[in-house]
Amino acid sequence: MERLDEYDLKILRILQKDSSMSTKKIASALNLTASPVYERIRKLEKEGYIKKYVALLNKKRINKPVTAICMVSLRYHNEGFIDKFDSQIRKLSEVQECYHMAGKVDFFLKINVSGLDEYHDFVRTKLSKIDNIGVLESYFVLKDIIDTTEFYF
Amino acid sequence: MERLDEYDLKILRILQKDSSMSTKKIASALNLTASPVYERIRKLEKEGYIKKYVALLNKKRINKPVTAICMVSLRYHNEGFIDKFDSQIRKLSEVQECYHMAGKVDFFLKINVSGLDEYHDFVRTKLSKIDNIGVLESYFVLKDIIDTTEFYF
DNA sequence: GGTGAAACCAATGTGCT
DNA sequence: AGCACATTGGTTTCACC
Repeated sequence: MERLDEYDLKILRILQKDSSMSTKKIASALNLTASPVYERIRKLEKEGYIKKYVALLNKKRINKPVTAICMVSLRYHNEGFIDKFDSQIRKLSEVQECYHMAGKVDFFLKINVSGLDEYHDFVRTKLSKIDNIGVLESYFVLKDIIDTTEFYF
Repeated sequence: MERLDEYDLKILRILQKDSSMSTKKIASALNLTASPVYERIRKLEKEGYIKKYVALLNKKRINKPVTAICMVSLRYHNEGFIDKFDSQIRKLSEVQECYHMAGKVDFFLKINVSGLDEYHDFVRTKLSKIDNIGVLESYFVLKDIIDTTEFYF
Protein backbone atom coordinates (compact mmCIF):
# COMPACT_ATOMS: atom_id res chain seq x y z
CA MET A 1 0.00 0.00 0.00
CA GLU A 2 1.58 3.22 -1.14
CA ARG A 3 -1.01 5.51 0.25
CA LEU A 4 -3.78 5.46 2.80
CA ASP A 5 -7.28 6.45 1.86
CA GLU A 6 -9.88 8.03 4.12
CA TYR A 7 -11.10 4.62 5.35
CA ASP A 8 -7.62 3.61 6.42
CA LEU A 9 -7.08 6.89 8.25
CA LYS A 10 -10.39 6.52 10.04
CA ILE A 11 -9.53 2.97 11.07
CA LEU A 12 -6.18 4.14 12.46
CA ARG A 13 -7.84 6.99 14.34
CA ILE A 14 -10.32 4.58 15.91
CA LEU A 15 -7.76 1.92 16.82
CA GLN A 16 -5.37 4.33 18.48
CA LYS A 17 -8.25 5.49 20.69
CA ASP A 18 -9.70 2.06 21.40
CA SER A 19 -8.28 -1.13 19.97
CA SER A 20 -10.85 -3.29 21.75
CA MET A 21 -13.54 -2.25 19.28
CA SER A 22 -14.70 -5.19 17.19
CA THR A 23 -14.23 -5.22 13.46
CA LYS A 24 -18.00 -5.21 13.15
CA LYS A 25 -18.41 -2.10 15.21
CA ILE A 26 -15.69 -0.27 13.31
CA ALA A 27 -17.35 -1.38 10.08
CA SER A 28 -20.67 0.08 11.10
CA ALA A 29 -18.98 3.34 12.12
CA LEU A 30 -17.57 3.54 8.58
CA ASN A 31 -20.70 2.30 6.83
CA LEU A 32 -18.91 -0.78 5.59
CA THR A 33 -19.14 -4.49 6.29
CA ALA A 34 -16.71 -6.46 8.41
CA SER A 35 -14.72 -8.06 5.58
CA PRO A 36 -13.09 -4.99 4.03
CA VAL A 37 -12.40 -3.51 7.46
CA TYR A 38 -10.82 -6.76 8.54
CA GLU A 39 -8.62 -6.83 5.45
CA ARG A 40 -7.62 -3.20 5.81
CA ILE A 41 -6.60 -3.70 9.43
CA ARG A 42 -4.49 -6.72 8.48
CA LYS A 43 -2.85 -4.65 5.77
CA LEU A 44 -2.16 -1.77 8.16
CA GLU A 45 -0.50 -4.24 10.52
CA LYS A 46 1.50 -6.01 7.86
CA GLU A 47 2.74 -2.81 6.31
CA GLY A 48 3.89 -1.43 9.62
CA TYR A 49 1.44 1.39 10.21
CA ILE A 50 0.30 -0.37 13.36
CA LYS A 51 3.26 -1.31 15.53
CA LYS A 52 1.42 -3.22 18.23
CA TYR A 53 -1.63 -3.44 20.45
CA VAL A 54 -1.16 -2.74 24.14
CA ALA A 55 -3.04 -2.19 27.37
CA LEU A 56 -2.31 1.17 28.99
CA LEU A 57 -2.14 0.90 32.76
CA ASN A 58 -3.05 3.41 35.43
CA LYS A 59 0.29 4.32 37.00
CA LYS A 60 -1.23 5.34 40.31
CA ARG A 61 -3.09 2.04 40.61
CA ILE A 62 0.03 -0.04 39.96
CA ASN A 63 2.07 1.91 42.44
CA LYS A 64 4.24 3.97 40.07
CA PRO A 65 2.72 7.36 40.81
CA VAL A 66 5.89 9.42 40.51
CA THR A 67 7.15 10.53 37.10
CA ALA A 68 10.43 12.34 36.65
CA ILE A 69 11.93 13.99 33.60
CA CYS A 70 15.67 13.82 33.56
CA MET A 71 18.06 15.72 31.31
CA VAL A 72 21.45 14.16 30.74
CA SER A 73 24.51 15.51 28.97
CA LEU A 74 27.61 13.50 28.35
CA ARG A 75 31.13 14.69 29.01
CA TYR A 76 32.57 13.33 25.77
CA HIS A 77 30.64 13.01 22.53
CA ASN A 78 32.49 10.59 20.30
CA GLU A 79 30.48 7.74 18.80
CA GLY A 80 31.66 5.10 21.19
CA PHE A 81 30.48 6.99 24.23
CA ILE A 82 27.06 7.68 22.79
CA ASP A 83 26.55 4.03 21.88
CA LYS A 84 27.72 3.00 25.32
CA PHE A 85 25.19 5.27 26.98
CA ASP A 86 22.55 3.87 24.65
CA SER A 87 23.23 0.27 25.58
CA GLN A 88 23.47 0.99 29.30
CA ILE A 89 20.30 3.07 29.54
CA ARG A 90 18.27 0.35 27.79
CA LYS A 91 18.88 -1.93 30.74
CA LEU A 92 17.17 0.39 33.20
CA SER A 93 13.57 -0.75 33.39
CA GLU A 94 12.39 2.38 35.20
CA VAL A 95 12.99 4.39 32.01
CA GLN A 96 9.89 4.58 29.85
CA GLU A 97 11.22 7.04 27.30
CA CYS A 98 14.73 8.07 26.36
CA TYR A 99 15.51 10.31 23.42
CA HIS A 100 18.85 11.30 21.99
CA MET A 101 18.59 15.02 21.36
CA ALA A 102 20.14 17.62 19.12
CA GLY A 103 21.69 20.48 21.03
CA LYS A 104 23.05 21.25 24.44
CA VAL A 105 21.15 18.49 26.22
CA ASP A 106 22.07 15.03 24.98
CA PHE A 107 19.20 12.92 26.38
CA PHE A 108 15.74 13.38 27.80
CA LEU A 109 14.48 10.55 30.01
CA LYS A 110 11.03 9.86 31.44
CA ILE A 111 11.19 7.71 34.54
CA ASN A 112 8.40 6.09 36.55
CA VAL A 113 8.88 5.08 40.15
CA SER A 114 6.87 4.35 43.28
CA GLY A 115 8.16 7.35 45.19
CA LEU A 116 11.05 9.65 45.85
CA ASP A 117 12.93 6.97 47.75
CA GLU A 118 12.91 4.74 44.72
CA TYR A 119 13.94 7.66 42.52
CA HIS A 120 16.82 8.48 44.80
CA ASP A 121 17.88 4.88 44.63
CA PHE A 122 17.50 4.81 40.86
CA VAL A 123 19.78 7.82 40.40
CA ARG A 124 22.30 6.74 43.00
CA THR A 125 22.68 3.08 42.10
CA LYS A 126 21.80 2.98 38.41
CA LEU A 127 21.76 6.21 36.44
CA SER A 128 24.83 7.84 37.96
CA LYS A 129 26.77 4.62 37.49
CA ILE A 130 26.63 5.04 33.74
CA ASP A 131 29.98 6.21 32.39
CA ASN A 132 30.64 9.61 30.99
CA ILE A 133 27.66 11.53 32.36
CA GLY A 134 28.50 15.21 32.64
CA VAL A 135 25.28 16.94 33.64
CA LEU A 136 22.22 15.28 35.19
CA GLU A 137 19.16 17.34 36.07
CA SER A 138 15.92 15.91 37.45
CA TYR A 139 12.45 17.44 37.34
CA PHE A 140 9.32 15.99 38.91
CA VAL A 141 5.87 15.89 37.40
CA LEU A 142 3.23 17.58 39.54
CA LYS A 143 0.39 16.81 37.15
CA ASP A 144 -0.16 15.05 33.85
CA ILE A 145 -1.93 17.55 31.66
CA ILE A 146 -1.76 15.55 28.42
CA ASP A 147 -0.58 11.96 28.28
CA THR A 148 -1.67 10.14 25.17
CA THR A 149 -0.21 7.76 22.63
CA GLU A 150 -2.35 9.11 19.81
CA PHE A 151 -1.07 10.95 16.79
CA TYR A 152 -3.24 13.57 15.20
CA PHE A 153 -3.72 13.41 11.43
CA MET B 1 -1.59 -2.92 44.58
CA GLU B 2 -2.13 -5.06 47.65
CA ARG B 3 -5.12 -6.70 46.03
CA LEU B 4 -3.16 -8.10 43.11
CA ASP B 5 -1.60 -11.53 43.27
CA GLU B 6 1.12 -12.98 41.07
CA TYR B 7 -1.41 -14.05 38.40
CA ASP B 8 -2.80 -10.54 38.12
CA LEU B 9 0.68 -9.06 37.82
CA LYS B 10 1.57 -11.54 35.10
CA ILE B 11 -1.61 -10.73 33.21
CA LEU B 12 -0.83 -7.01 33.38
CA ARG B 13 2.72 -7.60 32.21
CA ILE B 14 1.48 -9.59 29.23
CA LEU B 15 -1.28 -7.16 28.26
CA GLN B 16 0.94 -4.11 28.34
CA LYS B 17 3.28 -5.88 25.93
CA ASP B 18 0.62 -7.33 23.66
CA SER B 19 -3.08 -6.86 24.24
CA SER B 20 -4.00 -8.84 21.13
CA MET B 21 -3.18 -12.11 22.87
CA SER B 22 -6.29 -14.23 23.35
CA THR B 23 -7.52 -15.13 26.80
CA LYS B 24 -6.76 -18.74 25.96
CA LYS B 25 -3.17 -18.03 25.10
CA ILE B 26 -2.64 -15.98 28.24
CA ALA B 27 -4.26 -18.78 30.22
CA SER B 28 -1.88 -21.37 28.85
CA ALA B 29 1.08 -19.09 29.59
CA LEU B 30 -0.08 -19.02 33.22
CA ASN B 31 -1.08 -22.70 33.39
CA LEU B 32 -4.69 -21.78 33.91
CA THR B 33 -7.88 -22.09 31.88
CA ALA B 34 -9.65 -19.29 30.08
CA SER B 35 -12.42 -18.64 32.63
CA PRO B 36 -10.37 -17.41 35.59
CA VAL B 37 -8.10 -15.40 33.30
CA TYR B 38 -11.13 -13.83 31.68
CA GLU B 39 -12.58 -12.90 35.05
CA ARG B 40 -9.30 -11.48 36.29
CA ILE B 41 -8.93 -9.29 33.21
CA ARG B 42 -12.47 -8.00 33.72
CA LYS B 43 -11.65 -7.21 37.32
CA LEU B 44 -8.44 -5.41 36.34
CA GLU B 45 -10.44 -3.30 33.90
CA LYS B 46 -13.30 -2.59 36.28
CA GLU B 47 -10.99 -1.63 39.13
CA GLY B 48 -9.03 0.76 36.96
CA TYR B 49 -5.70 -1.01 36.68
CA ILE B 50 -6.18 -1.13 32.93
CA LYS B 51 -7.08 2.28 31.54
CA LYS B 52 -7.66 1.32 27.92
CA TYR B 53 -6.53 -0.75 24.97
CA VAL B 54 -4.91 1.06 22.08
CA ALA B 55 -3.01 0.50 18.86
CA LEU B 56 0.43 2.11 18.81
CA LEU B 57 1.26 3.55 15.42
CA ASN B 58 4.58 3.91 13.65
CA LYS B 59 5.17 7.65 13.57
CA LYS B 60 7.44 7.51 10.54
CA ARG B 61 4.87 5.54 8.56
CA ILE B 62 2.06 7.99 9.32
CA ASN B 63 4.16 10.98 8.43
CA LYS B 64 4.89 12.38 11.90
CA PRO B 65 8.61 11.59 11.97
CA VAL B 66 9.74 14.66 13.91
CA THR B 67 9.49 14.73 17.68
CA ALA B 68 10.33 17.82 19.70
CA ILE B 69 10.64 18.32 23.42
CA CYS B 70 9.67 21.78 24.52
CA MET B 71 10.26 23.41 27.89
CA VAL B 72 7.91 26.21 28.85
CA SER B 73 7.98 28.57 31.80
CA LEU B 74 5.25 31.03 32.58
CA ARG B 75 5.81 34.66 33.46
CA TYR B 76 3.25 34.71 36.26
CA HIS B 77 2.41 31.78 38.48
CA ASN B 78 -0.90 32.45 40.14
CA GLU B 79 -3.57 29.77 39.87
CA GLY B 80 -5.57 31.43 37.15
CA PHE B 81 -2.64 31.58 34.78
CA ILE B 82 -1.69 27.96 35.30
CA ASP B 83 -5.26 26.79 34.66
CA LYS B 84 -5.44 28.98 31.60
CA PHE B 85 -2.28 27.44 30.17
CA ASP B 86 -3.71 24.01 30.98
CA SER B 87 -6.94 24.61 29.09
CA GLN B 88 -5.21 26.21 26.11
CA ILE B 89 -2.52 23.55 25.69
CA ARG B 90 -5.13 20.76 25.68
CA LYS B 91 -6.52 22.13 22.44
CA LEU B 92 -3.26 21.64 20.56
CA SER B 93 -3.49 18.25 18.94
CA GLU B 94 0.22 18.10 18.07
CA VAL B 95 1.01 17.75 21.78
CA GLN B 96 1.20 14.13 22.85
CA GLU B 97 2.46 14.72 26.38
CA CYS B 98 2.39 17.77 28.61
CA TYR B 99 3.42 17.70 32.25
CA HIS B 100 3.20 20.41 34.85
CA MET B 101 6.54 20.31 36.64
CA ALA B 102 7.95 21.24 40.00
CA GLY B 103 10.85 23.65 39.79
CA LYS B 104 12.28 26.21 37.43
CA VAL B 105 10.65 24.77 34.31
CA ASP B 106 6.87 24.84 34.46
CA PHE B 107 5.94 22.45 31.63
CA PHE B 108 7.52 19.77 29.50
CA LEU B 109 5.83 19.07 26.16
CA LYS B 110 6.34 16.30 23.64
CA ILE B 111 5.24 17.31 20.17
CA ASN B 112 4.93 15.24 16.99
CA VAL B 113 4.94 16.86 13.58
CA SER B 114 5.62 16.00 9.95
CA GLY B 115 8.71 18.18 9.70
CA LEU B 116 10.43 21.35 10.76
CA ASP B 117 8.09 23.49 8.71
CA GLU B 118 5.12 22.18 10.61
CA TYR B 119 6.96 22.67 13.89
CA HIS B 120 7.78 26.23 13.01
CA ASP B 121 4.16 26.79 12.22
CA PHE B 122 3.05 25.11 15.42
CA VAL B 123 5.24 27.37 17.55
CA ARG B 124 4.46 30.52 15.61
CA THR B 125 0.71 30.18 15.24
CA LYS B 126 -0.29 28.06 18.22
CA LEU B 127 2.13 27.66 21.10
CA SER B 128 3.45 31.20 21.22
CA LYS B 129 -0.12 32.51 21.07
CA ILE B 130 -0.79 31.12 24.51
CA ASP B 131 -0.84 33.90 27.11
CA ASN B 132 1.78 34.38 29.75
CA ILE B 133 4.61 32.28 28.34
CA GLY B 134 7.94 33.54 29.63
CA VAL B 135 10.53 31.06 28.40
CA LEU B 136 10.11 28.59 25.53
CA GLU B 137 12.94 26.27 24.56
CA SER B 138 12.71 23.59 21.87
CA TYR B 139 14.85 20.48 21.48
CA PHE B 140 14.63 17.97 18.64
CA VAL B 141 14.83 14.20 18.92
CA LEU B 142 17.62 12.67 16.85
CA LYS B 143 16.81 9.11 17.85
CA ASP B 144 14.30 7.26 20.01
CA ILE B 145 16.37 5.10 22.30
CA ILE B 146 13.51 3.91 24.53
CA ASP B 147 9.87 4.59 23.74
CA THR B 148 7.49 2.30 25.54
CA THR B 149 4.20 2.52 27.40
CA GLU B 150 5.11 -0.33 29.74
CA PHE B 151 5.63 -0.02 33.45
CA TYR B 152 8.08 -2.31 35.13
CA PHE B 153 6.94 -4.12 38.29
C1' DG C 1 -12.69 -2.90 -3.38
C1' DG C 2 -17.06 -4.21 -1.51
C1' DT C 3 -20.96 -7.77 -0.03
C1' DG C 4 -22.96 -11.62 2.39
C1' DA C 5 -22.87 -16.28 3.95
C1' DA C 6 -20.57 -20.03 6.15
C1' DA C 7 -17.19 -22.13 9.04
C1' DC C 8 -14.43 -21.49 12.77
C1' DC C 9 -12.97 -20.08 17.09
C1' DA C 10 -12.61 -16.93 20.94
C1' DA C 11 -15.27 -14.55 24.46
C1' DT C 12 -18.57 -15.02 27.90
C1' DG C 13 -21.84 -17.13 31.37
C1' DT C 14 -23.29 -20.97 34.35
C1' DG C 15 -22.85 -24.45 37.46
C1' DC C 16 -19.87 -27.71 39.77
C1' DT C 17 -15.95 -28.51 42.83
C1' DA D 1 -10.84 -19.40 42.94
C1' DG D 2 -10.45 -22.49 39.19
C1' DC D 3 -12.47 -25.88 35.74
C1' DA D 4 -15.59 -27.69 32.06
C1' DC D 5 -19.04 -27.11 29.08
C1' DA D 6 -22.56 -24.50 26.44
C1' DT D 7 -23.95 -20.43 24.09
C1' DT D 8 -23.20 -16.18 21.92
C1' DG D 9 -21.02 -13.43 18.87
C1' DG D 10 -16.81 -11.92 16.54
C1' DT D 11 -13.19 -13.34 13.12
C1' DT D 12 -11.85 -15.07 8.88
C1' DT D 13 -12.44 -16.99 4.36
C1' DC D 14 -14.47 -17.19 -0.01
C1' DA D 15 -17.50 -17.06 -3.95
C1' DC D 16 -19.63 -13.39 -6.29
C1' DC D 17 -20.29 -8.53 -7.64
